[in-house]
Amino acid sequence: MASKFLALDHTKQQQILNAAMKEFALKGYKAASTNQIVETAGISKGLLFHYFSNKQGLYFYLYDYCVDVILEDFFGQIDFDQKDILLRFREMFLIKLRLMNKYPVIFDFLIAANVEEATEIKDKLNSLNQEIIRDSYLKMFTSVDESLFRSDIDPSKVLDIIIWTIEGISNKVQAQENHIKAEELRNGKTLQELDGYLEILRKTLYN
Amino acid sequence: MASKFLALDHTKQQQILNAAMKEFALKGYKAASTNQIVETAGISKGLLFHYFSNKQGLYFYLYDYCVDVILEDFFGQIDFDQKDILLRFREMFLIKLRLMNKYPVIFDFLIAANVEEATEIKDKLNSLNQEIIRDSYLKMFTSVDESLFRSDIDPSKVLDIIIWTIEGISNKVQAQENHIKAEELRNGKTLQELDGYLEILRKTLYN
DNA sequence: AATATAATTGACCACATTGGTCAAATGTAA
DNA sequence: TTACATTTGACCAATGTGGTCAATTATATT
Repeated sequence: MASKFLALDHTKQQQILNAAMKEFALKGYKAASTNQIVETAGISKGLLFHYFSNKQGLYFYLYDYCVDVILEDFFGQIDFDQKDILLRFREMFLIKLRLMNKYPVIFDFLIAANVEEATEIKDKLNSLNQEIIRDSYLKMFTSVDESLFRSDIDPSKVLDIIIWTIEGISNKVQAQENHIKAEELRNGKTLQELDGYLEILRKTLYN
Repeated sequence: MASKFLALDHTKQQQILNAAMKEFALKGYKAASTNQIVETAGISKGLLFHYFSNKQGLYFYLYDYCVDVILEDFFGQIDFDQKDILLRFREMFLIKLRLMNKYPVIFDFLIAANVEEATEIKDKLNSLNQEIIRDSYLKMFTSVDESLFRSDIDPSKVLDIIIWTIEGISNKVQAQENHIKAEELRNGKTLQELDGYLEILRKTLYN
């Protein structure tokens, strides 16, 4: 379907993908305008529909593309030999921040896709999404050493509390500054803050 | 501005408000159709614009209305003499579930408003929202007894972890079942699950 | 009953925008 | 010169928009 598109040279592909991602992220599926996309991308209307069958085809192509890029980069960096989930999470937290820096547009698009309401695509999108979430969570938790946890509490609940705390920190950090610069991250407050919480979790939930 | 509207009898007011809330929640501000609203509400187009200056006026009237209803009901039920934040949170969690049951449409509308992207209203909406969030959080935490916490960890971080865990439980519960029936709540698994997590938090974060 | 006032209607408008098409122009390679 | 692929953008029918306003209906006042 998009074989013609793949034959295009890389930068032009990126122009088109970026323009489309931005537009969809900004306005949502329904209100996103293909006219605006071609204008931003610097191509003609006809060309867009030469590459993609229609608006929906374009959207799902984008979705697959974004998921692929992010997941591959993300899981490619994770060290699954790290059995201590707090340390692994620390790593994943940093990787995520770096990825948000590397692919801001993709993240904007995926976030918007997650709250997409357009009837024409909602169902397909949701089922795709649930599958991805489920698979990803499973991957992230493979071979975690639960024997490190306190023995007097339910390990699955411990995991949940850790997850939610990390998510909370993520949101807090994102709210503070829209896009953390790579440098700030390297030697920054963010890391100290994260470690403050992790220390508490370790002190209270580990044995 | 909406003084004429307030003179209307209560049920008709509710018809209109409900119709509008549903439409905005479903389609977002931009794509929401005033035609659809009047049709659902069972009134004529002219009448809607007799009561509200324009689409935007209607939207912000709705927003204020929803916030008022929820916050008043919510904070009206909270016992601020309860200084133990875990117990107070337990109470608030249950109140929230009950409110979601009582005002499903309002919740849908407010959730949608929270991710609203329409350029015409986004800024005003965000600033309104931030203010409300800030004030509400402040209220929820008034006169909490932090001396109950373990003395070897930062109390503000303890609070954060508790908040995020409760939020996590909320989301988990909502994902499980779209709308928990009041009965299920009264004697249900939900409560047991909540208490399971609270017990852990108490065991690990309190002294 | 007659009048005045308020509530309510819905046909109508100008307009913006949409996703998608297609004949033609342009570029490329043999 | 031919053949093929890439790219254009004017064009379209369709849909739907927020909002208006003269007219109708209901209600209250005299």
